[in-house]
Amino acid sequence: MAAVDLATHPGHLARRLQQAHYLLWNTMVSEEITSPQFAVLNALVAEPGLDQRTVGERVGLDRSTIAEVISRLDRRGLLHKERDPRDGRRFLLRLTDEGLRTHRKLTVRTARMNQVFLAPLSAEERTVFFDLIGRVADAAEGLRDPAGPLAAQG
Amino acid sequence: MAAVDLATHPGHLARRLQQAHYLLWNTMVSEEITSPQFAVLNALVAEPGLDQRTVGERVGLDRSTIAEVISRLDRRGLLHKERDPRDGRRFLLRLTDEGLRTHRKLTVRTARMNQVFLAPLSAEERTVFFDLIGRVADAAEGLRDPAGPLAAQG
DNA sequence: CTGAAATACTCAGTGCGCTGACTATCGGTC
DNA sequence: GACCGATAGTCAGCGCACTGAGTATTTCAG
Repeated sequence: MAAVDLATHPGHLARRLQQAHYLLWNTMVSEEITSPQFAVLNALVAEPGLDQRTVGERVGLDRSTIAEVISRLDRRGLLHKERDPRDGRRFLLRLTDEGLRTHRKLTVRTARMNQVFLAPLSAEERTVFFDLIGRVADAAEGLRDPAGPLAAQG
Repeated sequence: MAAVDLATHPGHLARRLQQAHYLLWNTMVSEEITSPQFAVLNALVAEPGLDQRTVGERVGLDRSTIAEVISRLDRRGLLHKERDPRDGRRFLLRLTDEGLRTHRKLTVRTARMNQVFLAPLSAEERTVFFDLIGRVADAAEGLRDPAGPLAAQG
């Protein structure tokens, strides 16, 4: 009976939340374009001509993952990559017309899905929900690398 | 400028939260055993002899995913599968001594990690955090299948 | 007792997400 | 102007997570 209650484990809650969202997205928004792919489209609507690394930074994905997501969007013809003439290492990314149309369409559906997803919460609770999750995520993202935390063993 | 603010998109927040947790887990808890794997160990500490499907239900994983997680734990010698003599379709799962030891060790580290992860929140805020996320996840998990939601297109 | 539905599990395919090792380019120093 | 470190991107490998299709076993209707 040394078992623990997972309902007080933020990691487990986060995973369940993300999973539930994934399923709802699939039924209410798109079976083709995923939520991370939409995040990338959105970043490029806000700032056309970003390079891969910076897009990854904006949406919170590492270099490998962002490369795969972008290559899928590229294959679907939603964006195109172009070598930066001023820095041969970079690719500059821009949405195609099709990419812009897709973003517009999904923006509408996403708003609708969020209403359903957040239905259990009152307006005030939603604000708190965003605030609390945002603070925890921000803090944890700022925790990267500092001197081997596995040090304090037990 | 039709771009959207992802900080008010629960799916995006959930993904960031989960990612940040994943990284912290890796540094503070274990590089070998993942958070979902720990959830499975925990479920089997609470209820030894469960079958795969039920474990999946307890921790919120589908049949395919739970099968992979369990086969990894099996390969590591943390649990063993045994055909249910009363129902040849099922495998009954039990932790090995090694599995029990691992669960005990990780329970301690996980508690420590959760303190760090939740550090930005006060005690009251943590309660609210668990409550809000739990309610949204519960509700969304209860939304499965009901008559094709993609129907209401826009 | 036999055939059909239900159930537990497996397998192939796709996508997200990370690390570590590698290549190519750039930028600065000597 | 040649090296050296930093940076952008690729690739292989592992793990989580889902769907859809397929196998084996059980259960229930007749």
